[in-house]
Amino acid sequence: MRIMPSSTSDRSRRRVGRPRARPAQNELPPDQAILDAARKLFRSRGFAATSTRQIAEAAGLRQPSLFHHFSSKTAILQAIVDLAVAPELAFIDSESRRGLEPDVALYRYARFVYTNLATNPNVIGSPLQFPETDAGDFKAFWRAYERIYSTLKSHIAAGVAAGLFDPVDVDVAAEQTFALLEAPLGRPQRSARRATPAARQAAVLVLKGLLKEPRRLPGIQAAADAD
Amino acid sequence: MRIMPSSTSDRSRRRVGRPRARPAQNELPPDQAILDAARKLFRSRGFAATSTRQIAEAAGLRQPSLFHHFSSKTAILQAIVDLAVAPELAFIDSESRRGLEPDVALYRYARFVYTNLATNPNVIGSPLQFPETDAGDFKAFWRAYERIYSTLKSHIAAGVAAGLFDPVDVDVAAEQTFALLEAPLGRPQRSARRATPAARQAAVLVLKGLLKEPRRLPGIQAAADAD
DNA sequence: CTCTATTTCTATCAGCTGATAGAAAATAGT
DNA sequence: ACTATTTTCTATCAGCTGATAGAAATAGAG
Repeated sequence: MRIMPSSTSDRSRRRVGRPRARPAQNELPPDQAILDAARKLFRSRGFAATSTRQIAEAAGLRQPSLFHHFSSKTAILQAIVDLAVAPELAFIDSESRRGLEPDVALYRYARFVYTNLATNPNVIGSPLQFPETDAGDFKAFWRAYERIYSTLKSHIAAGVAAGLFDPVDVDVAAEQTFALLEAPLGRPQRSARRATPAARQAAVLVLKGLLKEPRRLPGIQAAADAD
Repeated sequence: MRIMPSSTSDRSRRRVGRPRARPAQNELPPDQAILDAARKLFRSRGFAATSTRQIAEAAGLRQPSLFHHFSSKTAILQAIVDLAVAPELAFIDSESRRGLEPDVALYRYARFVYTNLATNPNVIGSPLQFPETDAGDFKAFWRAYERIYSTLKSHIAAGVAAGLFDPVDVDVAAEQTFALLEAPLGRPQRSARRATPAARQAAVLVLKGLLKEPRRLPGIQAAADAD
């Protein structure tokens, strides 16, 4: 994939290059405007059903101009999905250095992932239902996704092994828990304001569903909030 | 939408009409073969990314011949999604005449819906992520979907009102529970053999997560199985 | 054997798709 | 003032899309 110019955060100055046919009402750098437009369209119509002309119009330029910023339509999708998983990867990295108990770790994980899926504009749907991410360009994304998913599985497995959770089938429980956390997908993006209590409720549902002794939940919540 | 010939269940007899260019190795009636092929392609590649030529090839005939059985590509999708929700509608109808307690009703609902989504080949993905179902032809489908969803919501609301469940936000709980039950989507279709214990585990997770007194679960399961 | 109905075929179409080529129009550096 | 660089434009393309028109090839009824 070719190297593309990076967005300069320089704003309000008249930009280099030929002016647009219809001047931008949006002061975002062009590549950001394109990602912004593409996100919304991919989310509402899907990738395959969105044309580059639709993206260009929403971004305020002509269709061939897209290809000055992204080498292909697929490259736009790739940029978006990479941004979608980035916060979760960072979270997992920072959590791994904490050494939390499985129940507390799972509570924090559930709350964070749900919130990211509800509020991160780059989240455009379940990757499992984006078949166009098969291509080789998405290997890094899939590695990230796999890491996020296996982190959930290991939290559940650790909780079961420690006797904190019911002796469930770990693979099935991870699948179902992850699906629950993906509830915000398909729904319109939420404000952080509304997402927070819903994320807490999701984490509670998951923990209560798995815990051998649900009375321990308040203690887990306290430990999760303590920092 | 035009009226299309219905599938005769007459088999093994040589069929009326011009023979195929490449004779069928599949003894299904043509419309069933088309639906069969389309289901698999829609599930793996999505609707927009699947061409009528791909469907035709998989079904064993030429692309224009599809339109003798279905008036449009969209009509194929419509037939599939209608078949996807039919079992759930029938279940809801039969359950409504039972007058079960909210907790038992929710357990049975969760188990059934999960199983249908895991085993019904007509389930090709979350309708929320099939933007092409916006069109007017899908009104009946969306009415059905709405009914299925609101049934879940009323089970949860009734349980909360009766003091059986925690005082959760009903809308949020319904959203999250429904997402959990949609876990089988995106994953390859499961055999009934494997789906049954997973469905039970999903129902347990939901009930334990909501119940004020999780110890009541075995009693609920017994009542749900009694018939 | 002829007529009709049915099913599938071949041939074809207009419209849209993602992408390329190369000119045009601006700024920045000297 | 000139040149280089950047960004966007217009013009265009080959390929695929869903769909239509009309001929061809079968079975069945009389």
